[in-house]
Amino acid sequence: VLAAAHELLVAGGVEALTMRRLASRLDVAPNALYSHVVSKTQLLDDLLDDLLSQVDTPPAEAEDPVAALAALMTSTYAVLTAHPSLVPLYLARQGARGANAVRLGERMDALLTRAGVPDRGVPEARRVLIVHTIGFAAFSTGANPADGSAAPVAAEEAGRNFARGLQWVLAGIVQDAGASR
Amino acid sequence: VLAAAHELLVAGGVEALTMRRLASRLDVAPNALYSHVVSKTQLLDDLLDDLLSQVDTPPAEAEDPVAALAALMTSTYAVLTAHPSLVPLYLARQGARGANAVRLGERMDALLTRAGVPDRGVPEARRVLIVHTIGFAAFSTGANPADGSAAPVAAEEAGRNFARGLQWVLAGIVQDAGASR
DNA sequence: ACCTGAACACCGTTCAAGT
DNA sequence: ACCTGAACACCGTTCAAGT
Repeated sequence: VLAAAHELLVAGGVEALTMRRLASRLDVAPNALYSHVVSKTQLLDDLLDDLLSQVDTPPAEAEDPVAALAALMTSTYAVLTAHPSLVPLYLARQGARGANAVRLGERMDALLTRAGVPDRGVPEARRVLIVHTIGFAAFSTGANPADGSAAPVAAEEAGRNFARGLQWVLAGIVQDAGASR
Repeated sequence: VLAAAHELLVAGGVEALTMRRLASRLDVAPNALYSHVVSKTQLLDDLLDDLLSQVDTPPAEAEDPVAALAALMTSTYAVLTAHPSLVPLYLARQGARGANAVRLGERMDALLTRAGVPDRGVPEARRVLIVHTIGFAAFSTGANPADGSAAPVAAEEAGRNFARGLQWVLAGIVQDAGASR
């Protein structure tokens, strides 16, 4: 069921995923879906958390926690941009809060702590990193650049922008961590 | 017409703004709206660009261009968070591209240039700033925190987070500008 | 447990016609 | 220029009933 929903999504984008179309693709009456899914919202939440399972999560004990954080965010960015049709859904929910999302958040916290960020500053740093990553994924998958330029931004250029901004953010985080030590 | 749409929006959020409800609020048949508006999408675009006119735009010749950039982004953040119902729409379009959006982008570019950012780096820096600002506005207006924590983030804490992350980003931008000089 | 038929309360939008 | 009546092609969801 989730698989069929995902197929519909990649084929036609967010607006193509309706319960009725999903049902017809499964050769079934529209209401039959409600034997497998509690609501469309729930279906979308499941879809989103499923995607997050593809993120490559570095171990919490990585030698270089900052590099591991960069890898984690970059992998998240890659997974999101590889599934452009899901990114708008992500934004609409302001990030998922399924099991995988929680797991990723905890891993980030562990790495931030090992990078020297004091406990008080961990949620803050985590949020800035998440906002940067999801925001940039939205930016690079969107048809319309948000900056008023005429041409859409090329995927690889967006990726480079993401990486550069990520370095800035990480540098700020570790610098603050050093200052408070 | 725009005013009535905005009222509906603040009263009931995004999902309350339907053409039919808007029409009934104006005591008019649903299709009568199409004498004033080309489509619902266009109506939303107009609404979004209208909001951007409220942003406090510092002069391009400000003595301290970095401080002016910080002020511009902070004002944008304030305007967005003051109208939470519009932020999801913003995300769905990945930023508006109306006249006001273009104007703000140009002002940002001028300030970035005066801050010493080389021409090649201007669009990149602009995008990182925009992503950070809109992303954080989404984060703090959203009912669900994206980080898996149980309680929603308090508005003032989100504002502090935004400001801290903004400092990190700006620091990275000026440092790179200095390195390339 | 899983499906169907029928229905409810909605959507955005178009078309022809009226003033 | 602005409005209406009527319609089209959709939505998500529920309810009762069947197997």
